Amino acid sequence: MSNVNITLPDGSSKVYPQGTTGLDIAKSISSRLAKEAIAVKVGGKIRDLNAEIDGDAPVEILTFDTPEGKQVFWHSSAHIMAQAVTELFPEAKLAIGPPIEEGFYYDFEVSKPFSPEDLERIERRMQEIIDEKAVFHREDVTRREMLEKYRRDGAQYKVEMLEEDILDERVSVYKHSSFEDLCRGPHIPDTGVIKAFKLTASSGAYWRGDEKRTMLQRIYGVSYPKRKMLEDYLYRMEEARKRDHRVLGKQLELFHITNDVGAGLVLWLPKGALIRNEIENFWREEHLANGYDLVFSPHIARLDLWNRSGHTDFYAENMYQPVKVDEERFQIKPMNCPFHISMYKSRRWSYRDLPMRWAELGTVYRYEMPGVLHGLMRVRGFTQDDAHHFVSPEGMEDELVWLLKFCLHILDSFHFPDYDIYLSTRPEKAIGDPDDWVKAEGGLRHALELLNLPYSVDEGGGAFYGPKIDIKIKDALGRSWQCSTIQFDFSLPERFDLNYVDRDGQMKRPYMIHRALLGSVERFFGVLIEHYAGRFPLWLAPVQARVLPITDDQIEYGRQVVDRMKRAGLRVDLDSRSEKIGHKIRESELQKIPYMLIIGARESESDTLSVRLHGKGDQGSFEVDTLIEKMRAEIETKAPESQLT
RNA sequence: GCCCAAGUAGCUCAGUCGGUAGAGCACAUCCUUGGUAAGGAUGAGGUCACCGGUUCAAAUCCGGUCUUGGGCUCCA
Repeated sequence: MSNVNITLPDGSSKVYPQGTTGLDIAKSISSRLAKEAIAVKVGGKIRDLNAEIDGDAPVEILTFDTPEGKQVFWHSSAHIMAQAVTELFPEAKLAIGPPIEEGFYYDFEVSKPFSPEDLERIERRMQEIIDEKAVFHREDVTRREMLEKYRRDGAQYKVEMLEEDILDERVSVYKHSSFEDLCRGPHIPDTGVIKAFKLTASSGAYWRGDEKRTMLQRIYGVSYPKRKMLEDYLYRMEEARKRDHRVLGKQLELFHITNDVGAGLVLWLPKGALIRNEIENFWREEHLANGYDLVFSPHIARLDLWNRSGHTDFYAENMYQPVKVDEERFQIKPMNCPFHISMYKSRRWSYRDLPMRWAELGTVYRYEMPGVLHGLMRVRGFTQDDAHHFVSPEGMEDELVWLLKFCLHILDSFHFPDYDIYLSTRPEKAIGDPDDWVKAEGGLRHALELLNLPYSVDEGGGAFYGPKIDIKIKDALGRSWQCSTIQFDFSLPERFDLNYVDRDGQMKRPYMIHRALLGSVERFFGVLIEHYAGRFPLWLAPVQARVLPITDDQIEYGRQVVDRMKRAGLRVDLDSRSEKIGHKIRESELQKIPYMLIIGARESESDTLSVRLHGKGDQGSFEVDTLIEKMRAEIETKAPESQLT
């Protein structure tokens, strides 16, 4: 009888008898660990806690605190939900039920969508299954055997998975209570481990996300090993809702969307417009200081232009119908590139002129399906902070690296803690030689690697004219939105016959880069509102300070202060209503005004202000000029937070 | 586009069994002049999303349209 030699994450090793399981190991370490253990990682592979460990290996006991532990926990929860659903709705066909970032879902084919009352019934049944403390068992079977069984049962989705996705000879089935499901596993030891759960939503979801296939009904849920964790989750959701840009946009009067104007069309109210102007001013300064020229282009162009660019072939589903002007048809623009290309063709260029960088805050209109419109994040009319670089093939790589750095510099000015970078490759509908695509993808990859940026690959996510790098930022509810995009393009220069005169006097074809750094001003603003939770840094705050007189006697002094501060370039107003100071403070706090300047008899006599910072309270009194200087410095440095000490 | 839910005052929301609509906040006027998150009184404010149907009678029941919200590739 041989033993197995186990190495634990802390580096210590121990010898266990043959046939030992993850649970045995956990028990030998501490009873608490044994209680909290969900699964075990053996030599990098996640296994069931009761699986025998058959050789020497590094072993890690997984609890809910680990990402893998959470995934197992939620996956098992999905099985329990599926059991409840199949019992209550015997005709339901099972599709898939994976864990997700926070929680799990399961897709079912049912004759009628689930109602809120159905979810309550399912929850009650799930609780009973959990109370059973039913143990999960694994069984290994042949693929052929399962396929036959599922064919007999008419379990078409399982059949499809076994026919198309899971091609191993042997597959596994997990059973607990009266339920069994094809499953790779592993699973929690028993259903009793789940101490709190909630079904959070139900919705339609296409089988394999394909709108041409059957619509299934999906139920989402979350579950936890401690009741408190569920409470925390629900609290977090509530807090996230408070920083939702749609909620804050209304409260702070930043923007308005109304059906009187049209779905997906944004009205920028004065305060939102002010922030937008600050962002755009910053954007223009940075571009002019970094080798860009700024250009403007019209909103419509002859349809011929869009035929030549390929948009009418490859982008038709996002474009509005052309309008007729005299006998000519004109297309409202979904992109700015054909205009910048037409500008390029306005004269001849030399290699000495390259790289050329032309930027424009260009407003474009795209048809988006009604169901996907979302606040400022997905709209039908938006302004891209667009630019096109015209580059020689030799200069391409340096230009990409330079651009990527510039992009990160712009994003960093808004203090985003993190973002996700994607490299998107050739989509199904694309123009250009596939070999060029491969080369271009290599160029983008190289730039990312040179700058040591971690990224994921989005297969088939590129634009129709070239591959791209996207940077996505998450909103308050954890959904991720593409902001920056850097797109390689070798096709449009070809289509429009662009060229430049090279050193040797020969005509050469330039490459193009399309790029947007903020993405769209609308979406970026939405992300920014949520990022700052409406508490904009001073340089962006629409009202930077509000003067609050304690009695009407200080209104005259208040006017003088406002006037002085305005002349110093600050955005200040006066609350001259005959309300109590507490009331004025409350309203200023709710409006998230960074500086509240309180003036009573003491202040008006000594030319001072009593300063209260939003969210931070009373900061004591300051001379008016001193405060002006401090605020101006804070604006100049674009400080993320007000700090007076 | 598809599935589900919702749409009532500027905002947040009540509105029971079908009997012509209500609160709080905000707003206006007046009183109050108060030192760090809501002082008081009075007033004004509505095509109950829109169109159609059932009914003596519709915010309410039925149908349609529009809009909003959640979701629609994360191999078992």
